[in-house]
Amino acid sequence: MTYKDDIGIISGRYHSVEANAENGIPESTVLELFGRSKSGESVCLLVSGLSPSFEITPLSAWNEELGVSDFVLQRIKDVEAMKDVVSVSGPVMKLTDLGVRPVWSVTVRQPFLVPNLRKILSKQSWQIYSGDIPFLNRLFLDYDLRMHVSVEGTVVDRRNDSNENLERTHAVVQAGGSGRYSVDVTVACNVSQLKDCEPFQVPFKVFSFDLETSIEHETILCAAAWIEDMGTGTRQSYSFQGEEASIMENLTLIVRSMDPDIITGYNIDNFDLPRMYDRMQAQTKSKQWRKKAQLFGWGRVEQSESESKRNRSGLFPRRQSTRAWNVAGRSVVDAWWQARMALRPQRETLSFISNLLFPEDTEKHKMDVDASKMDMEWANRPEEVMEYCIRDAALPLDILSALQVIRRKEAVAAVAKVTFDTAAIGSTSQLVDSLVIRLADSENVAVPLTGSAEAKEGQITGGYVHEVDAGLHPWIAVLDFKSMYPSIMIGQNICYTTRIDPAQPDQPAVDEPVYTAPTGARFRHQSVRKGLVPRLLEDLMAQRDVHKAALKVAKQEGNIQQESFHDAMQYAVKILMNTFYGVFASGFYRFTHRDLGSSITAWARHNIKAIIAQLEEEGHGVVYSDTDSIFVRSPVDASAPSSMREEEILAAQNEEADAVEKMKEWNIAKQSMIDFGLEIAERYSRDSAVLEFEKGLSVFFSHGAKKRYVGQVVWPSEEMLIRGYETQRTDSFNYLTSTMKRMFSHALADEGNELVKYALARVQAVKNAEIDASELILAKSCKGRVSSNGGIDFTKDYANPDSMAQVRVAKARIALGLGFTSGMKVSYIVADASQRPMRVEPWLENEENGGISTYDGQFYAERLAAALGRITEAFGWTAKELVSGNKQTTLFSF
DNA sequence: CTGGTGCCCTAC
DNA sequence: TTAGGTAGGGCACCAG
Repeated sequence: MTYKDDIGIISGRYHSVEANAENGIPESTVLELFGRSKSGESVCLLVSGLSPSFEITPLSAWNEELGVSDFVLQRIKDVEAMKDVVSVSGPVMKLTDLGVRPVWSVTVRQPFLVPNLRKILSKQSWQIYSGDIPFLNRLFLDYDLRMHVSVEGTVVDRRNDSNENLERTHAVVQAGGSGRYSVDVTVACNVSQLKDCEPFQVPFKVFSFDLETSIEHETILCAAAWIEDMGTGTRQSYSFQGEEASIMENLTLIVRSMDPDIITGYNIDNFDLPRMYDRMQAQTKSKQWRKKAQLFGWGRVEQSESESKRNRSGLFPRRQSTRAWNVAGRSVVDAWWQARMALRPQRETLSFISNLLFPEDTEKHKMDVDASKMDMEWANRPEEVMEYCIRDAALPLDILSALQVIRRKEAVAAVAKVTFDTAAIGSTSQLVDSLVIRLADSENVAVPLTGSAEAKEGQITGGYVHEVDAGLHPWIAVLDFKSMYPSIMIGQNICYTTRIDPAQPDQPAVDEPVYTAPTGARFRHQSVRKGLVPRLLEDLMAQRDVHKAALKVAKQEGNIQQESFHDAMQYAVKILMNTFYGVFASGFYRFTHRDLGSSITAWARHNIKAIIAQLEEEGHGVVYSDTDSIFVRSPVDASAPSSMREEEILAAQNEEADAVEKMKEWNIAKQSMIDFGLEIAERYSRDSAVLEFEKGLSVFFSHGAKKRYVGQVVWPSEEMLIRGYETQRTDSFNYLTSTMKRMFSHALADEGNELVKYALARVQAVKNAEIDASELILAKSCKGRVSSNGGIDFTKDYANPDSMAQVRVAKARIALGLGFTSGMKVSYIVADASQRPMRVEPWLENEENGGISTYDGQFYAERLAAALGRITEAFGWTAKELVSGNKQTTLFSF
């Protein structure tokens, strides 16, 4: 029976099929792609017809005139005769780091043999290319596929087919599968039957779960799970209690029968999944794979012994790296990690995040069970605990939905042309690899191994940051280079393939145009050789424009689904474009050279400094600049007002003559700033370096430190813009940030007296301990590694762990039996800063007043004053004076 | 009290 | 073993 549909690929792996002389089956490698079809079925595609290979070139000197020597040809024959090598083809002339050279392609029996062959051949003076690309990726690269594919194939197996005489099992094995897959339909096809298809929103199924565990015995007390169908928008809940083994078996039954594509939960990476794994081990002996499979066999594969032994993409979820989990056919997306990345919350508990995202929905984050006393709670009121567990299993679905996590990952996968799983948990270099290698292959550019580039010595110089003039500055136009680093890469044709290596014989002709970076590094002109990366970036820029245009249309038509689709796509393109520079400036990427990163930043500094100099020469003061932005004083009449006090705005509305006049002048000044900003942007834009008038500020304030400023934006929208200051920091405390925010309002309205008065009052209040402790919670992230005895080792991450407040707090939390995972934020209150190190108490979310008895008012007053003092100093008050409450009368006061 | 170091978090 | 970058402010700690 033929099968035809469009499919969203979640992840994949390969299966090595041994030759079978009796059945006439030759040795082959079959790819297993797991995903969900447009019609909603879960699918496993068995793709045949692709063989593993890599490329080689002799390291010896190459002379184009002499061609390939007999000696080299003999050596190629020797390679062909090697065990595990199937064939050698070529040569093809490819651009390598040694210039253009003949490159042979070596086809091998199985992908897992490549690393060893690679090692042997490089010892025999062969240079290796394309030798470290995961076999699955070859499919996507060679056939220009991405997450969304159209397939035509043959149905091999369906979930509900009877398998009485193992005929379905045999059919799957015959098609190159490793056993009956736990999916709706298994389809066999040849690579040629896969086609790229337009991205569509896959009707994913998402599984979210939560465990409640005994602190005393580490056992699982109960569990809850939800399955969401993104196609229909429906959800279903499940809950289990009783024997630990039965809870785990039931969860596994849900996973296998409901067959989700994505597994989520809150902090499952560091808690629920490791706990399930540990409990599986505790419940079974090492050989009992059947029982293990019943407990935690979540992979989309057969519950067989060989699947249970796989280390990657197998039956059991496993930690692939320090962060990511991996299981056959599904993708693990932790809602905690996603929320943390997207929201940068001050605290990271589920209730805090829920409060942040769903403030109106108090039901969602009511704290009714004390998780730190779970054994007691479970004994006394299991029903409430169960209810709490069910709710906590549902919230991750709400979080992923509110943050649009899944659709955004899907868009990244579509743009970077990778699987969903790679977009969700892969590194940024994998995204860039996907696009660059594709183009390199089609342009006959050899793909070097990761780590083959010379190590980068020290750091490269980064962006230029202009000194800030302290104080208030009226009418500032903010100009910004549009996608500065990508534009430079395009404009100067910067690429691994265009760099002119002074050590290589292939030098440009005397009259050949080249780009010379301020560092002296040279790059070919695009008329001679257009770089791969500049071409990719141009293509991405064009793609973004397409999606932005479509987004606009969808908005006008009120098509919400199209709107969110194109928004996710244009955002994904933006993210990807900005990723390029970072990867190329890193020390270990396969297509990098230290000259690439340093040339980009050198040009950036050169460009921005040139514009600053020209503006200053024209008499326009540049107040600040950071990397790609310029804050320039507009030529507005010095007497024009820059701020309107609230009462003046009211008065103007009441048509009081003076106020109306002032408002008129203010509006004239604003218009003149806008005209100025637009004019400067136009005049300083070049082909590839587009300067945009981004914002107009009526007032700009800084106390004189780089990367810290405030502005009153009046164009294109009205808002207060704050950068760098404590209000932006998640390791500050609420009382400080709210105070500072209000002070900024006063500062921008030129209300110096009110500002100082307010600062004084707030400092005095905390000094007198009149402030609620919940306003004074400090939070910092804390690292640490789980050591073999199960404890946390802080010494690997900290030179002197106990001198760090967050470590002391983490230790106190652990002692209380509260969860701790590396990288999490811990909250605390300073109880006594007079001792060294200061005494801190953990803030306990579910206890009355955080479980805090007292706080050090003097400490908070001083720390608040230190931060506020930097602002008030511009208005004549120092931090010390804020704490003491009065200005020191000195000899010079009068 | 000062200056150096380690660390966190931010801007771009 | 594992993989985007640099610039910068500011706090706590600690030695001298």
